[in-house]
Amino acid sequence: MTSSPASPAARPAKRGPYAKSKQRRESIVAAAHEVFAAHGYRNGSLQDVADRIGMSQTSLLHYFPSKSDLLLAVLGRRDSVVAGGSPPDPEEALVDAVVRQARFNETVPGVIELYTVLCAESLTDNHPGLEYFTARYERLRGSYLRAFSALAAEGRLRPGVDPERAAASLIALWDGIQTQWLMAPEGIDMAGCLRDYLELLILPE
Amino acid sequence: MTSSPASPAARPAKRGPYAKSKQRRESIVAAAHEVFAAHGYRNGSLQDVADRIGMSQTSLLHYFPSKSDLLLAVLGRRDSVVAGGSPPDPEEALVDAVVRQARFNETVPGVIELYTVLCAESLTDNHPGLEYFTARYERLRGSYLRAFSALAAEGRLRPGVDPERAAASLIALWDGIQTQWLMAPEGIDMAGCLRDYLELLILPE
DNA sequence: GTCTATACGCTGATAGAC
DNA sequence: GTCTATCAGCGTATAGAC
Repeated sequence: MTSSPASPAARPAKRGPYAKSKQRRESIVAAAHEVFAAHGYRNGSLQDVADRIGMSQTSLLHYFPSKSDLLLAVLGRRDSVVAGGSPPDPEEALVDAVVRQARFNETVPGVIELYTVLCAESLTDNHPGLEYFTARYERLRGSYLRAFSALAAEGRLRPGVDPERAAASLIALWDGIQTQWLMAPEGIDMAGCLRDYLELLILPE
Repeated sequence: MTSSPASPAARPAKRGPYAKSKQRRESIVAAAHEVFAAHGYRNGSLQDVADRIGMSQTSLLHYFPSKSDLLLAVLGRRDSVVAGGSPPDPEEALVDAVVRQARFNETVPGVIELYTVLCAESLTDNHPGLEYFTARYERLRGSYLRAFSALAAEGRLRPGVDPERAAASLIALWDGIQTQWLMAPEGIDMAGCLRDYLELLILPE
């Protein structure tokens, strides 16, 4: 790993060039996001990424030593995925939070496409994205498990509902409805389906 | 195209060679199924398919003029996907039929992987499988819409449930839970999640 | 029908000049 | 940091001998 950037003495030039390099990296990641979403990881080419930002393919490899490194960088920037940039409100009702996020996602179809395409592709071969997606699912299931457990403690979960299976099912429904929405955006009501499901699970206060 | 095999006079050898050719085609499709499930369509190679049945890649193209033709042949054989070979029973309860199919699917993970991987991949580029999957979703949604509508007519659908969204949601949940199951077969109860969902929707008789 | 040979393009990655 | 040049490999598909 690199040394701490907060080392007290001897900074060469105010880290002036680093800022430019950082912008460069971000534009590469943004272009790679588009390419991987449109063509997948394996079929997306570094040349295509480089062309989009007017850079040679070899220069691109100066910033990311290999194609898989670039993929992990694309998957790692989860900032733009969170709805509206507004901070997560722990008091917001689960239904409202999910519906709000689903509505926001409709405005960034490229993000939905990226995750839908790469998640399934990561099941093939020894795909460099598999670890990311398995970890992501585990984390998400844990997160919703806690939310459902809290509701159950308040007696607000419909009797007979298993919080563990409900957590996996909510994520599954969300993923699956995104796939159908990508194929027929007009005919599928993503937020409606998610709201319906959660209102079946959760009893009114 | 070839001339009609039912031409009255002068059949050379009782259509002997055709049977062998049919077997050959089936073994190719079976091998392609494995390859596309394991590597995806774009990353799966004809050479890999040919190697699995001890055939040259060019001979393979004698049976299927192009790679996309082979893909459509793989997607087209839907026989082995239906549970147990038992005929569909129109009187069987929806819950039972879904659970039974889900349980059967666990025994053929290669089929699940094929459809999960190729469905998402078909969202990229101008993938030759897109038409197949969009048509499949439309057909499935129509099928479950009819089932839910019939239940609603009997007053057995929970009040407030929309049959249209429920149909899309059931398929979405099924797809999504298969993805999670492929990543963590031990931790995910596919049939249980589907049963839970349908028992929330459908009132006991 | 099956093969060898091959055309032709694109891939990710490396070496080294500037 | 950015480039040109290049490598070594694999992809589908075609041509033509047998």
